[in-house]
Amino acid sequence: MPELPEVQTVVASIAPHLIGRTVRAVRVHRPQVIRPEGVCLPDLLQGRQVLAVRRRGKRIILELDNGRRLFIHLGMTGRLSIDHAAPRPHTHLEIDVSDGGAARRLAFSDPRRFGGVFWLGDGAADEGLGPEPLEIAPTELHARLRRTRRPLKAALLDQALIAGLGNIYVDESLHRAGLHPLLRACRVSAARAVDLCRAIRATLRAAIRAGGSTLRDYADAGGRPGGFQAAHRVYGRAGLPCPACAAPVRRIVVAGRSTHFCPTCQPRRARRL
DNA sequence: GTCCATGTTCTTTA
DNA sequence: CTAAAGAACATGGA
Repeated sequence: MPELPEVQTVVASIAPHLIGRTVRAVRVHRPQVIRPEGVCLPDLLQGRQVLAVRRRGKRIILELDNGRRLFIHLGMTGRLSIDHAAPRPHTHLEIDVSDGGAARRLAFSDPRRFGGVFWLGDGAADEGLGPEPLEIAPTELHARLRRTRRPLKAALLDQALIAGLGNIYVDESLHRAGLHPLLRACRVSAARAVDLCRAIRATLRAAIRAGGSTLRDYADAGGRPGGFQAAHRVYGRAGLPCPACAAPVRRIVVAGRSTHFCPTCQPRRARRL
């Protein structure tokens, strides 16, 4: 469910309900989702004011008034809800906030439990994460791709190389850039890195504007699904015509993940112009 | 019953 | 040694 555009949309949907408010109560229903093991979230959060809610890669970071922070990772099926009428199944954590007047409840649910809540204390929020896709310079992306012989698809999924892309947006970006997913990352030229950088930004911006993609699970904190799935060019469209050239979209497996591309628009060998 | 799923991490293999 | 492929995690939908 959650790649950069979905996480960004969730942040936008929870921030106005949390910023400036103070934590009044914390209920942990399944301690295993809190990491590291053994941290007592109620003790750490009780009475703290939320100063900021940010995104870094796919992490949702909450900054507290004592300089400490935590982040939530949604994994595959994680979801944050504000004041939902019907409590969702697999709700592992609830946080009540108020500013004396208005009160709100933030609930974290996650059936598959690949996500979690990570206490950082005063540690860095971006350990293990590469640059932001919306900010990285093409020269920096090129330099990072040159360091690995992996297929481009696998390299772009690596959060330490670039942080925030997932299976949907890598496929969509590669199609927009006209690059084959199996092309070795180290063989991408500087010129093509510029194309790729531009394609990634355009794809992510359009997806954020549409509120992300909803395939099955994703919704923002108000329960609103995304709309970008209607604009997918290749992801989930195996056998259907490529919107650019009408050739059937092909599905292969790369780095253990289903991978969609157009064999015509994304030739394995660079086309000469 | 089978296969698949928007992610990450640990283990095994080359 | 490093890099990359594969398995594992847990649940639910088609």
